Amino acid sequence: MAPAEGGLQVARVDSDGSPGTVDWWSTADAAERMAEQERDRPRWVWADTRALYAGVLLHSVRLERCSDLRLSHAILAGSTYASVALPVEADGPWAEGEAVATDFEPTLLDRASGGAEISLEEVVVEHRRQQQTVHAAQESGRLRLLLAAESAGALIAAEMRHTGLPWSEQIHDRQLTAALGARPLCGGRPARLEALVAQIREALVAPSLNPDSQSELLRALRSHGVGADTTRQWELERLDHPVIEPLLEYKKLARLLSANGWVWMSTWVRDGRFRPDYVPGGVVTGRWATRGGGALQLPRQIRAAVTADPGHRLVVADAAQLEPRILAAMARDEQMAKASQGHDLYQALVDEQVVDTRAHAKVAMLGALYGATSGEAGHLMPRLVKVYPRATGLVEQAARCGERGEIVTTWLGRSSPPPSAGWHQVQRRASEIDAGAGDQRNARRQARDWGRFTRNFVVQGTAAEWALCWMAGLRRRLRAMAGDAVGPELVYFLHDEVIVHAPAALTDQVVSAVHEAADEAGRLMFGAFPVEFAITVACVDNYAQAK
DNA sequence: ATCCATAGCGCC
DNA sequence: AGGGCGCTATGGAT
Repeated sequence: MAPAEGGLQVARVDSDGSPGTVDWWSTADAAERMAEQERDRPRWVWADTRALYAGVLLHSVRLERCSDLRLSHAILAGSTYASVALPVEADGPWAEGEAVATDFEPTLLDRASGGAEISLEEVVVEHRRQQQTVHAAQESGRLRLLLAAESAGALIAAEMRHTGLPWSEQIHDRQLTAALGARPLCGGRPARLEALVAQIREALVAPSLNPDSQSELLRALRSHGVGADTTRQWELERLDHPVIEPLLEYKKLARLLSANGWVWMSTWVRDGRFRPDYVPGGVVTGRWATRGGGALQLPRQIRAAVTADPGHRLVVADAAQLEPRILAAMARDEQMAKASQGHDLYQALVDEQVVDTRAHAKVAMLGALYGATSGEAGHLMPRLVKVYPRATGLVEQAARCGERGEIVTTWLGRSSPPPSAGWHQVQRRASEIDAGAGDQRNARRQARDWGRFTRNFVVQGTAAEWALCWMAGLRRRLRAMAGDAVGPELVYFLHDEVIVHAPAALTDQVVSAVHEAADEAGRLMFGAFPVEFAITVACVDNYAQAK
């Protein structure tokens, strides 16, 4: 049956696994039917949660579970766990970056194109194909968990956008005014910025200098003998000249104005809610991205604007030192797992006399995860290797794989992209008989760069999987808490941190749920291995009060 | 007018 | 000479 204009193509799989198919002719109709059928706890199967769920949410219908075929396809097409891989498609409905047609008005920023119409038949066929791929895969249990978590994440992303992050325009405006001066009426710079520009121009004797232009600024700095090679903050900080102080202040404030000033506020905040466009799986490692609004880069400066509604609190929870804990679990490193059995893994390294200070512990651990070879981190590495051979061995091995151009895979089965054709070409060139020293240097550098990427990929990617499991478990608990009333709601997610907006009376329950969900995520992914995932929780009225 | 690369800085 | 991003402004190219 051909899809009608605007039809919502969605299949239904019942909890006993038996497939049923349905066909509805409008989102309004579909939302109503789906709401009725939720009591059977089906898993809804559709092409693209991002494109389709928003329309359902507009009818105040929330769904418990789904299978997002686009996100699942992307994982399965790349996964080394799937021995019979799905084809990687350059175009067609399941290709990377393809948008699915929506039948509702996007609230902000229009989609560039209408996107592809996908028929119900295509949805059913693709779902069956994915099921078979998972069934035939090694580690099918892990893959199944990953696809479920990824799809739950897609539901959460759409729900968070629908709900929005509580945002006080008044507080935001007050902060901007305090930092920058009053909002200028028709563009132009606020008073405080204008004053700084005057100071900078005077100090450099450049009456018409525009400090927003790097090249202009650099020329002025040079011709005035300030001795700067770049206009980077950390370079300027080292110089001694009267212009430095106002210049650094200007750059800081100009950044605030352009990235999160009044224009940003009027673009992204409506009716006291900030609604960013989350993109689950938007990063190669599986982390989320955002499109517009910069929701994952909310500067600390303005976090006070995130405020709970009257009678509500924000439960801000973050996973403490998530990546080292993930590494310990992946590597089955008993010794490092021991360090995880407390709230502060870095301090545990000091207590175990692995390193002498907490700062060193942090530098060393991040160095291991990112592949530092020199400086303080490089210096501390032998210590870490000696005490934690399994954990450090795992990231080393991932790095070596990358250097050889091989693919690495996260714990649950998301695989790294292969290096580009250009990368391979550079490596081939270096092994040719007439290769010069430059060719070899270049090849080694690129190999090491890719090794650092794959080294970090396995840990960052697995941490992203843990975070999805954590959120999915938290979401389930929050739904149970709500009953029929408006309950606590997930309103923000940032890699290893969530914010729940909760009625004040329920905050204790939410805090418990956050901890329970973290334990559950650890068990789901790593079974009984004794690694702990410590959570830091703050119940606050505004985001700035946390941490 | 529109696209693209780069610098710079925000977050984890 | 540490991984992953998004966003803005700039400036050159088309």
